[in-house]
Amino acid sequence: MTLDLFTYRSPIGALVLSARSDQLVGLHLPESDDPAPLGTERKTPILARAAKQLAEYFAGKRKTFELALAPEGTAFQRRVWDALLEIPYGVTTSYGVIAQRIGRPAASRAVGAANGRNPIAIIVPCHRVIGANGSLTGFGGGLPAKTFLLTHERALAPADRAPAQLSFA
Amino acid sequence: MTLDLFTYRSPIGALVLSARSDQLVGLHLPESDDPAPLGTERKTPILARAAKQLAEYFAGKRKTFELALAPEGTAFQRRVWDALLEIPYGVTTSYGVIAQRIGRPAASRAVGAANGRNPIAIIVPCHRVIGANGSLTGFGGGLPAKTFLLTHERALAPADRAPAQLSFA
DNA sequence: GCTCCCCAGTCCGGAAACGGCCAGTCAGAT
DNA sequence: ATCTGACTGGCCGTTTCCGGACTGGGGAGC
Repeated sequence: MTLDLFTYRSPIGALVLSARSDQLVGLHLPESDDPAPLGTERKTPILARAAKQLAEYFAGKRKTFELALAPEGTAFQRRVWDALLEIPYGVTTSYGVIAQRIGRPAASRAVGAANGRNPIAIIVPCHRVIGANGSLTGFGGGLPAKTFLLTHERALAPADRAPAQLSFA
Repeated sequence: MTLDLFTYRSPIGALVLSARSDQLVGLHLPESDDPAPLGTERKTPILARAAKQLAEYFAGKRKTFELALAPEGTAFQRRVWDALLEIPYGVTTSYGVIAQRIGRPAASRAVGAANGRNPIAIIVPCHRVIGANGSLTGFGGGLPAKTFLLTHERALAPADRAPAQLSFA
């Protein structure tokens, strides 16, 4: 199956969206360590919708994405990424909390690793996970991008969630 | 849980039997590379039975063992050891055949490795596995011991199994 | 032809190393 | 007292590397 690509220019740089047929499989950040995906540049419907929703997100008009996602990874990684999708806009949590969430209370470190392999950045909000002590501790697309996303979300999040950390039990 | 030990003097040297509660977990050959197990010398019922059956085996009066075995190893290793238990007395087979037997046709080399880690020699008959071309190719307790066991078994095996190699489909 | 030996290829499982962690400790500095 | 910051040891899924109780084929010798 071929890989369709479309590049969207965002405030944090050129985001390379990738899709297989009608499902989104990747969002590549410019500062990422791993190389940009290879495929044929083609603005398929799913890619067009993703780009549109990203534009709305960066404009502050969208807080949740509605897209068919198909990240590829191990069973454990997919469980982690699924858990990430449930972190609300503007909220942060810790690796340990995610670990508990997926039923592996001691796997916080493995959660960090899976987080780092998140193939669909931003849309699968790995940036909302920070250290238990509040430190940012890492981001595939560079810490500045992580900071940008968090401050951007925090500025627009409901006021009652002002404190950065939440366990969202 | 403590480890009980009992040493049985056989024609191929002192065999150190080890057991946990009422299950046999090891049979250590004198020539083995890894060190003899540590524990308390104590002739528990399971160890007594094992020694008795070994005596019968070396006397040529016993062709199958009836003992509760609990070899400790990975899932793969246990599958290999289980397969070894099904090789009949006096018969030899190859690593590749065992590999097929456990559903991993290309894992013949890995079978060799697992074979080498067999913790309960003789009783789990790893000595009945030889190279696909008939060569002995190795034995934790030394090749002479392997030869002894095979010739001993062959001498007493039913005549219709005279040819050394059998695929025992 | 047929054996026997040697060799390189290949393929696995196992062990060790590696993080986007976290809690506990212990110095120092405030 | 309180707060950092550095350090430690344990955790856990993944990745990487490694080494071998293999095998099949080729070549030399018979």
